[in-house]
Amino acid sequence: MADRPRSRQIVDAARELLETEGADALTMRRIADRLGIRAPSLYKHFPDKQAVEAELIAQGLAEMADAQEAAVAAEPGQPLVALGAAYREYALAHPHLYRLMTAGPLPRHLLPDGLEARAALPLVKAVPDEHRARAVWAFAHGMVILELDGRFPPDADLDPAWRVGMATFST
Amino acid sequence: MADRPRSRQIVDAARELLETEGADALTMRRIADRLGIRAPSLYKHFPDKQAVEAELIAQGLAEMADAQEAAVAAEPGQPLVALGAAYREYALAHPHLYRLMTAGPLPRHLLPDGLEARAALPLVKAVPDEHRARAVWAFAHGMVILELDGRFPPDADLDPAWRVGMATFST
DNA sequence: CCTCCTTGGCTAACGGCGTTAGCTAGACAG
DNA sequence: CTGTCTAGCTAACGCCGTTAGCCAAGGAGG
Repeated sequence: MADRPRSRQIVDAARELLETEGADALTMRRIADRLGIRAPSLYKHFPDKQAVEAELIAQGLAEMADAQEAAVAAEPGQPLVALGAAYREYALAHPHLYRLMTAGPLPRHLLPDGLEARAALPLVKAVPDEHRARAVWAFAHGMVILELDGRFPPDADLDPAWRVGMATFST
Repeated sequence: MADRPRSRQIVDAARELLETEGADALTMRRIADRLGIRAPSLYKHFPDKQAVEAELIAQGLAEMADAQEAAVAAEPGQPLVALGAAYREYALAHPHLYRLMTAGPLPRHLLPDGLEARAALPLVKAVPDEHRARAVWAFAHGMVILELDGRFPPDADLDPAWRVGMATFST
């Protein structure tokens, strides 16, 4: 079901809407509009909206995994710093998708097997201790989501905060 | 408007709904039901739903500030550890309110002046360097929100991750 | 005492949401 | 030619936040 051509078009339309107009625009009716059809017709291809969102989340996780793998490959000396920079860069480039990927519980049963693990792998390899790896992940996610949500003071320069955090965890 | 008795009842009903049934239950109609009135009547007391939510956010921030201040007062030797524990404890005790407080942009224009600063003050005092303070905040928020959203493996013991993170930032 | 205005309810309704039921035109297989 | 499946459609349901407009009760001023 998920890789039939029409289904791909639906996911593409959904992604375009999400990335350009944000989560509020990600509506079954708006998706259908983009394809010149009516909202109920979407249910011939996906059981519900959550299934469409799950495809977007899967795309995001895969792209995030790619970015992380590329980052460690490019800078093997400082894997943590490279990972952090790549993580932040992807999130800022796709803020709405990043929020969709990370806000609320993951619909794990709708995601390809092993995808979540693949996205986590670069960090797990760079930080073998699992507790430390979780701490680093929490730091990176916290930095990104607070930045995306405008929680830091508007004039705050976040580069030093990233540097301090990454340096702290690197020792 | 915000401290008239009827307005207080509305906010109390909203909080009860949010804490016991989650964000989906926080509905103008459900709030009104609790008070035995109809939803449109709520608009005689608040201009819109966001204003009610802002009151809840203000409550949460104030309570969080109280908890943090009490934590450093009780354990002045290890302020960071005390702050982290109090932060996590409050978030886990009020998961839906914590999400409301921290998800998406803050409606700053609807919050009492200085409240946001007061909530941040204990951490700022414990960690004088602003960049480091932001990094610690990001870590704590990341840990909490990932835990609330079930993003860590279900059997993960998060105490060690907190310890590692807090110890790392304490040095 | 009567009148007027404010307060805080009400019903009806609008446009949006996700979703379901039920219909149908067309393609394609036997 | 007939039957079946695909993928569209309209109509509708029950939610949502919100607005318009009406009205009863009560207090203030003459």
